[in-house]
Amino acid sequence: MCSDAAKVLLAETWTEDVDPTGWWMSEKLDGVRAYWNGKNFYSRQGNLFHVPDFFKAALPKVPLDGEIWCGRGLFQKCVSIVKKQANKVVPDDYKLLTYLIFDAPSHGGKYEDRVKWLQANIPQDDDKCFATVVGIKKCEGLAQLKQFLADVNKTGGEGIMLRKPGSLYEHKRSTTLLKVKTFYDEEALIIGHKPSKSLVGMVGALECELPNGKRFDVGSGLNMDQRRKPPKKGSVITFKFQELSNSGSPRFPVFLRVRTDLTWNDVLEAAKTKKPISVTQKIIPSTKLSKQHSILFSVIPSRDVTTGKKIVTSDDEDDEVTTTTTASSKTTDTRKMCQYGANCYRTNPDHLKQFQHPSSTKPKENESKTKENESKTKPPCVFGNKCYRTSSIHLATYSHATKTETEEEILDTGELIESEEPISPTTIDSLLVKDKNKGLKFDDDDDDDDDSNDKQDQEMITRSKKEWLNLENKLKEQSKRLVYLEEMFKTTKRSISTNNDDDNINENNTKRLKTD
DNA sequence: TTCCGATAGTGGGGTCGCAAT
DNA sequence: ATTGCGACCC
DNA sequence: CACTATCGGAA
Repeated sequence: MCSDAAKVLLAETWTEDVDPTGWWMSEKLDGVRAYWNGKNFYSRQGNLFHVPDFFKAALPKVPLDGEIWCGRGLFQKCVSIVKKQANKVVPDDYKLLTYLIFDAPSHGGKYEDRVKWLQANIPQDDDKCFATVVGIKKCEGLAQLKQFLADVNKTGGEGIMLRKPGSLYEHKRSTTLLKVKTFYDEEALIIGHKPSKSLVGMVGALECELPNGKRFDVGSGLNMDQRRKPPKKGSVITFKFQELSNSGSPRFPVFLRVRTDLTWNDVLEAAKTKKPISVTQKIIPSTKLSKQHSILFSVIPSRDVTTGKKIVTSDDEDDEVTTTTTASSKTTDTRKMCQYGANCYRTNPDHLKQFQHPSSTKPKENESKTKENESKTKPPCVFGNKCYRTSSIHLATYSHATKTETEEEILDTGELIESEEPISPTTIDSLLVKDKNKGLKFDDDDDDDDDSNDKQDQEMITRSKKEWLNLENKLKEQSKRLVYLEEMFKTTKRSISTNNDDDNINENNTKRLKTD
């Protein structure tokens, strides 16, 4: 136990009324929060993480705050590694992880000074160091924030964190740290009610079903009144969620409202015809952004799985894939946007009046082409339609068409749809848009090889083992594609130094950390 | 007066670990 | 060897 | 994690 760990800085949710100009942006890393007390790692609840020595070796003997991270879309893997008890730890697993440091809790200075201290004291170039300082960039305005959010979404990131300039480290939830995340809206069918565990006679959660048949529960977002008189079985609701899990369940599902204007058949019908991915992106502001920055946040712990060494490839070419789709609406307020966005099938004047439909904007032309290309170049899975994998990352990467894809592909939604289960193109599509695996690129050759090996051994390997290998492969592939520490570090440095004028930052340069 | 911050309490998906089966 | 559940992670 | 419902003090 460590009580200090329970007092880390926590984020508030960003809202439109906060001008992000001047704030520091960084990618929100979907990993496990870890407090380093100078000797060991602790969770937010103060529990000790049983981390192998090599993972801690290069860290300073002072408190640090950061995220143990496994890579985008690999949160569960990260949890699996980190939650193992001392006697069951697999040291090699930690070679897949990186401690991404974003603060120094005991340094009394302002944020900029703390970051400088980190950059000066975390051995970035040491190949034995499994930690690095999180890269930040100063936000130039709302438009840029949204652009970065779109970029991060595209690469499968979770969102953006905003740090107020000049702020101190507070050991509590604070508005000096804001999270910016994208959620999706979808419709679901109410198929039952789950009683509350403690509120007698009230519903705890709504049992729901997606158009593809996937079942899940929604409990958050209901007020007391709604828990008393929940939506009837058979009715349609709108809910929001952040992403789909590997098994296709919505993560962080939240009830929004009942759709009295829709029957489930309407939704199912819409699911058949709804266009795929290239939906709206109200994320990108009207003001045209001049130049696309290289994706600042595309950082990943690129470590060779076997050697554990850092991989610092700098193939940054494909930063031009920019405008993918970020089919979502910041589910916040302003109920103006129709959930279906540009793909709304409805023609009812009332509806059209009530909701916005960004259909007019059509940068899609380009996009659908891109999509098509992608789907065409998507290598077939060696297992074809017998593939046992259900991981969306896999489905998004390989085609599984039995027939030499013809009409199937016509759907051209193709890219992400190859599923064998009964599916609803619409929903599934739009759901998968934000799938964390989406932005990933894979090296065809290597991957094919790997899969071949898989195939050879498949008789002898248990399913879970195979899945694990699959995960490993994903990691390798990710690593090859993404820039790591150096990029981050450079960017951070640059950003900070350019900021010198405003804040008198040279005041605390020599400040030392208090030892705990 | 309204608004904001802090608490307590409701719920989700998913993992580990342990007791009961 | 399975199952169910609580305590965690988010 | 996201959220609802309170309460007391700040604005």
